[in-house]
Amino acid sequence: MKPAEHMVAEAVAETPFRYRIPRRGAMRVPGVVFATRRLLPEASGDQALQQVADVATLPGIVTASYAMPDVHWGYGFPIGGVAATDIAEGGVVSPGGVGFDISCGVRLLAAGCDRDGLGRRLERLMDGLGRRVPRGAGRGGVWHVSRAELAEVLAHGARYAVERGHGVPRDLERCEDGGTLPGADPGQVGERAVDRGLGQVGSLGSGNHFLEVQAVDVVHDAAAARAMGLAPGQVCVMIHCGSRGLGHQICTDHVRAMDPVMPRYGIEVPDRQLACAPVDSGPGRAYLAAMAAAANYARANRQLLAEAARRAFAESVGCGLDLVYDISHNMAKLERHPVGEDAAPRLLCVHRKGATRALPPGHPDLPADLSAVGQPVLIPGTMGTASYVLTGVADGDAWHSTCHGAGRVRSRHRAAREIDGHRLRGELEAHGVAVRASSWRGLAEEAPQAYKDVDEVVAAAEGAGLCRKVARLVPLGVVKG
DNA sequence: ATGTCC
Repeated sequence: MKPAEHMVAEAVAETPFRYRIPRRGAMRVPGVVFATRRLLPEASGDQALQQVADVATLPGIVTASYAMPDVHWGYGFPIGGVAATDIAEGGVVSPGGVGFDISCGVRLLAAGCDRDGLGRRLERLMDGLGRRVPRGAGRGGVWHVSRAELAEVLAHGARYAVERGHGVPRDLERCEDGGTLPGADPGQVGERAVDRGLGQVGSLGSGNHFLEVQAVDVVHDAAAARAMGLAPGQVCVMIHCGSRGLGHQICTDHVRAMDPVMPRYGIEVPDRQLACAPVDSGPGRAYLAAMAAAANYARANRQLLAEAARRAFAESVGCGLDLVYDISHNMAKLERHPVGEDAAPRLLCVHRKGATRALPPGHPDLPADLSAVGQPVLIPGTMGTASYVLTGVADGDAWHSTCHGAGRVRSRHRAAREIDGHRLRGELEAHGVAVRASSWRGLAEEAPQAYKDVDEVVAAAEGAGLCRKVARLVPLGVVKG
């Protein structure tokens, strides 16, 4: 198979919310980008569309290489990319299709108070959260585990954290996969990854990760919001973080393992960052077992941070926090879906990188009390702007996936050069958003000006028929990594 | 995203 390096990817409008990159060269399927003209990456400055085309060359890919409205350039795969491969047809798994921050995701908790009831206690609450939430690059976590305990975290995720008293059993009903992604093998996690993971359980990290105190600003779907436990004006906590240095090291290790053995499986890719192996192969199975372990680590991480937030709320506000949902947006999952004209579902490896699973109403994996409304889809906005709760729809495209956030449009470097962190903090505080940051540069890198407009991204995702809006949330205070 | 280069 000839690499696709000479192609220039061009997107052709099919509808106002759907663009097509026609199949050519080594592409096995077309590219499909769900976006408006305005949200489409510029072919000149951003390689994201070429990356959508490159992903379409992967062995076993079915139907299309998809991109969500927040798509932008990433490592190998675009961020905002969705690709499914047919395992029985030699379909591959690619670490670049998951990303370095394996199982980066979002957890939303609903507080037993509303924004008016919070009032002047917000500053005291933010101080408590600022003390209790470890954050910043390289920083340690709230739960220091032994090697034996870490192996349990890797195997059982949030379920193990709850068994050890860090949370309540109901939390697990509101986690993707009940808090434990099956198939994790701590034995496939390298020593270095283990060393990095030991001290970071219960820590935010840096970049666009945050813990925000938010309030429900608009309810778009009253019945769905009610079923999720959300009401107008209600205070919420949103936690956005991932698998820290452990997931990063696992990605690095498995890309290195796959890169030299691709010829053994007859695989040629147009970009080395698309290193991959058949799901049904030694390196493929090893990666998926390690990836699942990192996914469990990320869930336990968010579980511990939720407990830290509960203590801060109990202390400063005197109210509880109920888990609404916990969902990842950087994962590869084995799922059964009908493909093309065939009615019989096929077992697929669905890569979602900067894309969120969006199960429709009635799906068997949903908890009983959410079955009628569908899976909560949690969309973290850019710092200081809105976030969203969405839900899956019955005829959802792209293997029931939607967007994951705003999507970066200005590089970290450029944002840090052009924006002053001190001044940005002043602007946020002037808009009524309390800020507890870890570094001025980090704050500047995550300025709203560096991202697409999350309202526009969500409107495009809904317009494209990928999801429905349930509620819009606005920040009252942000604890920033 | 990331002990922002082993």
